[in-house]
Amino acid sequence: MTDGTISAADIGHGPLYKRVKSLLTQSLADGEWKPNEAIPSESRLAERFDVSIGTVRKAIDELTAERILVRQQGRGTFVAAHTQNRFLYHFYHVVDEDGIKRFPTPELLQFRRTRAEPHVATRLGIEKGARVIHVRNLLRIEGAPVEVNDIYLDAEVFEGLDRDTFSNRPGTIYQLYQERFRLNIIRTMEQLRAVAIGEAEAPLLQLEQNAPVLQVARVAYTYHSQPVEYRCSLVNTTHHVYQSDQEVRG
Amino acid sequence: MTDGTISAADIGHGPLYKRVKSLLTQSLADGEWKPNEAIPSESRLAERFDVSIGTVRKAIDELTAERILVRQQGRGTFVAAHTQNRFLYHFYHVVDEDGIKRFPTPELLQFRRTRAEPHVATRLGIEKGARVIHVRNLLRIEGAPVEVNDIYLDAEVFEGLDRDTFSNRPGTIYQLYQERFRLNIIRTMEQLRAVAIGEAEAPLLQLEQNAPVLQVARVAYTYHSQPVEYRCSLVNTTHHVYQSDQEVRG
DNA sequence: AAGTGGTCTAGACCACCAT
DNA sequence: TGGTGGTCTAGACCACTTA
Repeated sequence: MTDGTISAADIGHGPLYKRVKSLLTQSLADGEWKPNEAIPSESRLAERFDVSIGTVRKAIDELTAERILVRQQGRGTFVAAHTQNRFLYHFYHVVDEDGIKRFPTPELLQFRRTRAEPHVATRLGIEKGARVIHVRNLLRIEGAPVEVNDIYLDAEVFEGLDRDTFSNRPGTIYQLYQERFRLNIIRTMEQLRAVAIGEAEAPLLQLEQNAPVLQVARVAYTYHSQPVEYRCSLVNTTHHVYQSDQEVRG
Repeated sequence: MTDGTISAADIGHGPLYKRVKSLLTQSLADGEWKPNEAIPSESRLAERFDVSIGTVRKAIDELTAERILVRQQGRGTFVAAHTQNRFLYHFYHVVDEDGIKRFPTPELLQFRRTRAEPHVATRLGIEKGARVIHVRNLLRIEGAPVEVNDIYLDAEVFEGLDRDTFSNRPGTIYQLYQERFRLNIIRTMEQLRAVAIGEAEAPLLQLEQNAPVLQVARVAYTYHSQPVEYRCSLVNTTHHVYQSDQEVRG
């Protein structure tokens, strides 16, 4: 290294393309390129990291497979942004009985600041009793209420978030996280069980008390598997189902 | 083409590697290479299809991403076979409250031949009233009954399958499909809802009648998205959850 | 026309496994 | 030691977008 460039070969270990990938991920986490922006072209990145273009391509291949980047032939490679369609496709699994996925309309029921109970703290990776924001939403599909969700956010991370921002937003919640707080959700983990609905929630979903509903506990992660949101939902599966596909590609 | 080789360039359209991929998939579907067998080396396949080794690699890359093939450095590339671990990892989503996945022990409750009801026929892509095999199993985890499942199979496809074969098998059900019927399950689609358990099933899961249980309706597919099995399960989620991960790679 | 990603090739070398 | 997959390179050409 006699010139001023940073070579990917100089740092870390393992395959070169993995090192390039982690340099790219780091730049993304640092906000060097923002959602919907193009990253530099493959040839520029090859120069910057002092590797061949094929090696850059292999790193980008993996990042696109993880849906962190999106390629567009002739235009460039872009940082994946949360759109309604992306949300629907990757993070929303409720479909109606015909198998059709429709975009739900949210209604803000509650916005408050509180302290993290143990199960919330565990999932968010914060201290028990730490300040959190709790939001409750009702989701309707074609007018019918199908889901209540309770969202928990680390108040330190989401400093300044208020009720108005939440209720008057144009797109999805993950778009809000991205645009206001630079937190790009790239992965979720969900745990499902069947429970009897309580008296507080039953009327919201127009169900009898103790009716069976699907409980979905979701943790959403950003880069480096850092938890960002914990969400616990109750879904009325009388006329809707939760759909899960395994290995669809090809 | 003056010699006797078959060139991938001679048939179909689109990228070469996609054509190579579909030639490979066809050979797999035809049973040219059986589960656990090695397919020819990349250089041999390159000769056979008259393409460069890089093009073969790209085709195999996609097939390994879909978990249809498995590479082993220094040994070769193998047709993915169903093993207990693969089943656990890709097709079984029930974990206990600590998040630990344990292998369930099946007990055969019923094995009978019947006619396909409409919802079964639809999912299996066969005629209503066609002959089907219906199997009911009880799954226990560490002794506790957690899941009842009703499996429906096209009797024409599973010609000769009998109760004994089903109950005295060593591995998973998908291993049985693979070894006896050459049907390799490579993809599943599941639909989940919460339902009240009926009086017939409640005692099996040691629950009160009308207790909420998770209903999982799964269709399992082989190559070319051909449906092979329809399975409807009821899961006691009192001490277990259904876990779903999105985008884990990297 | 210039720039981007997409495909395909050919060859080198490495890491790993069997013998 | 020879064969396998794994990585990396360099270059050619194609398809698509933008100006």
